[in-house]
Amino acid sequence: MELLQLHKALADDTRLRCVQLIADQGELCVCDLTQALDTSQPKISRHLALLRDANLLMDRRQGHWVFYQLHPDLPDWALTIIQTGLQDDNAKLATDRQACSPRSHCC
Amino acid sequence: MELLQLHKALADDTRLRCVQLIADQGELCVCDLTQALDTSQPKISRHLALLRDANLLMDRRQGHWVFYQLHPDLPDWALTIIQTGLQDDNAKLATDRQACSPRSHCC
DNA sequence: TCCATATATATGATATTTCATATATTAATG
DNA sequence: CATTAATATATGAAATATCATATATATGGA
Repeated sequence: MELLQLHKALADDTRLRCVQLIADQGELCVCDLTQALDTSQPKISRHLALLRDANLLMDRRQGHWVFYQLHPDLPDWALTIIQTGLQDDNAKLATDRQACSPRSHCC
Repeated sequence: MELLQLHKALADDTRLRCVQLIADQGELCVCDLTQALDTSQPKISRHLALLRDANLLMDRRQGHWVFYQLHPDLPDWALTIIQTGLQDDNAKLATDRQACSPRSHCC
């Protein structure tokens, strides 16, 4: 994971909100994010795949569902940047968080 | 300045290196950066304008030259993200810094 | 007028979105 | 037990939007 790669990964509204929600909640499945962002499933899935390929997220299949979390091997500076980002944008994050009731609606 | 905007601004190799050099050196003029990155002047200028329009950089004209520095009104979280980024990529940054002898070659 | 920097335009490259379809898992049915 | 259906997620391909670059030209201060 390189710095430029991290900024590119987070330079998209859908991806930034997914990563922020996941950093905030620990772990979420695709359907959680689809509902939280009110976005089509293929769109979410594509962006998550991109984040996984960039080694920013790690996925884990459990039955029907695939859960995503921050990649455990993220370097410290990357974690710091993600966490620092949570300090801004807290209004939007709060909205997304409210629309996201993990595992209550589908899983 | 919003978080998404910051990531977009830094999601380009030329812009990231400019911002890192400026954060490192305090203030640099266009010709410093043109030489340090070995890149055409219009290309540098266009990216600096973009960073200025995003309120990430502030410019100051002094005679022939235009100097750029981090915008003094940057929120703390933005400064933290930029500074944290200096922790990665230090090899490349060191190379750029060496190629950059502020004010010695043109100004 | 000269020099450093900025901007406009055209063009090529990349990223994103959408739709349709594929895969994988589970449960239900014959 | 095999088959089918239902659900969650992923992927391929095409259309569209966005971004970066190069070249040429313009601006603004000494």
